[in-house]
Amino acid sequence: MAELSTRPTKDVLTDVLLDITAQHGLEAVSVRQVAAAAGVSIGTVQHHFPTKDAMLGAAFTEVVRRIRERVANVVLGPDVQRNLTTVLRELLPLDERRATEVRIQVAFAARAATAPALAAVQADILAEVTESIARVIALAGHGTDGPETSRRKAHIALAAVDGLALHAVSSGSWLDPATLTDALDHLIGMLLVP
Amino acid sequence: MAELSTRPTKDVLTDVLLDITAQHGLEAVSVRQVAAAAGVSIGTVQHHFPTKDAMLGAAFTEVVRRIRERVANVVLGPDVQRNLTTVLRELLPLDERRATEVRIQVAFAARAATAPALAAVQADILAEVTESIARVIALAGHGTDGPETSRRKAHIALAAVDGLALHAVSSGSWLDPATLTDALDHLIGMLLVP
DNA sequence: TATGCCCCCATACGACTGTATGGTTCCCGG
DNA sequence: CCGGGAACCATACAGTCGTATGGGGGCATA
Repeated sequence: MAELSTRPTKDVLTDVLLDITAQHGLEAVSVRQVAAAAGVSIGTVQHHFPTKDAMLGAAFTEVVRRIRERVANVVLGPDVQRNLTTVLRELLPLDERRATEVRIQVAFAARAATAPALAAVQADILAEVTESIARVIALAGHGTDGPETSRRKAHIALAAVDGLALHAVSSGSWLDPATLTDALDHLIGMLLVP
Repeated sequence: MAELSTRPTKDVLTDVLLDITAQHGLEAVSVRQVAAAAGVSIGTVQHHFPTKDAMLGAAFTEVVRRIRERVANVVLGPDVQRNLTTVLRELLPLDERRATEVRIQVAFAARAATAPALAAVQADILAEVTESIARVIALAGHGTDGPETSRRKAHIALAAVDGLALHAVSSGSWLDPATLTDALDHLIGMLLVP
């Protein structure tokens, strides 16, 4: 008989936590809310995560995993310039799926500003993504950029994309997808001149 | 006798609220905390702000006022390119004072992502600051940019600066002031071609 | 069959939350 | 002089918070 594969409760819990975060913010996350939304008891949540901070830490780790996955899963084609567009577009809230991810990232980034434990994780993922983008830029540029120039450009590129994403989700729909892609195109144009 | 000019309690309360936000995040703000830090009773806070949401709204208005003031107070000199640097440097966490402001802004921006009332205010201030930067860019550019090009560049510039600021405060001290100013210099260099 | 671990549940405790209520003091216009 | 509002305080209420405690099935291994 076809086995109905039930996902591990622990994974369900972090998914539910991230859902609540995307919809109502990290301040709306409580043990009871997570338990209720996951359809389990409070005790079950406590069994998998001994404390709330541990639960948030695990959720942030999952967020980092998703970012890593999204950046890594971009298939690099022969058109090196288009690769840069593809990678950076993945980080913008161009549809509801990506908007949800951005809302989650923003929530954790804001909390990291006053929570050293989360800040360390944030620093790691930022460094890693910056390095990935730097590699794409090094290929997309005409090979004239040194590695330090590529990294500088990657810093700017990631900051600009994250800034656009932050502006978009924090201002309602002031920045529509069309404006975002337009801005991204011009950003890339600026990045690819030596 | 020299009058010890006591500031209005209402202003003290929003200042205290912003202090708490900068140090421990918006999630640490409670009516009791604000009252205690301001040295007044709970009832006094309620007298000036009938509800907590009203208090947060007033605080966000004060944040917006500060941003507006900081951008407007930049003295524009004859060196048009340097003006752009001056304005954008004011938005980066280059010292503790500006880092505090950035932490506050980030906290409210994140909350605005799931609070429509705050999102509207955020959209307003973003539009206004973008317009200000666009004017500076229009002057700093060699006059060859049309107004729509200036606004596009302003979008990118503000996003990049806010993104850098977000990365800096959310990752501990991964981005030091030297790296930030270096990135800003190169960003401006990129902005001022064509 | 018995032991022990894993997963899940129900409940309780103390602390903290936002808000409501009523009182006191002070000053200012009638 | 006196009514009234503004500013401030103390306390209380109902609800939610995170966490601790103890128990109950299921399943593998001894």
